[in-house]
Amino acid sequence: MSDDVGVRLRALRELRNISQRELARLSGVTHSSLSQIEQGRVSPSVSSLKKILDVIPISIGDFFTMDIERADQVFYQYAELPTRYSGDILYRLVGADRPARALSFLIETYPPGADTGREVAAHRGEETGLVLEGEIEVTVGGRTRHLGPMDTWYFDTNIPHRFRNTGRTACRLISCCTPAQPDMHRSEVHEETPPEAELNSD
DNA sequence: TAGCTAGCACTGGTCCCGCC
DNA sequence: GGCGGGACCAGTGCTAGCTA
Repeated sequence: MSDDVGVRLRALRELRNISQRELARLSGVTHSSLSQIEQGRVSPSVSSLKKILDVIPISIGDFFTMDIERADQVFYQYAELPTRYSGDILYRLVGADRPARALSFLIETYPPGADTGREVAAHRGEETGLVLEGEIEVTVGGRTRHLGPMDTWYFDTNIPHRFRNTGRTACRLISCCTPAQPDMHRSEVHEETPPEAELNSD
């Protein structure tokens, strides 16, 4: 078990290109502890492990379930991207098998009328994106803009924001936000069967 | 319940090695 | 030689288990 924790921790740390001492400084755990954990000499306490994983950042659950062997996957075919639904909105996450990723890159599809809701939870970070097809109404803070193909946005995600398809056709867009969210970056995302609006425009 | 003991995580310091 | 990164070691503190 301790060996496994050490191997996983080292893999994550090297993935982030952080030295033991840097990770120790950021997490508040000593560098010797990190060294011993990575070598499997000790099994870290939950509190210590959490402090370390908070820096990476990754949840303890993801830490123990991540697939280290696949962590170096570079290319993803569209069809293999996992899908999630939040209401009517379809999300496909690139690099879902990389729990330690530094950002979330999503391909999103909004059927007509789809809406993230008035109160999209604001979180610290940045988001940018591009409309591929269709139109989307984007509200950031008090500003609202209708965006079409090849239009883009960029905002601090601690500002309340909302995406709404007020058009008659599905809108497909790509978005990228930091830091990476545990799953998706919009709220209430789930894997249930999609509402009829499943946009098989794929 | 209190005292003792062993085990373990954790810390601080230090050493070794490679690189510039 | 200085610096950074990783590993090692001795000591400390906490906790669980055992015994009276």
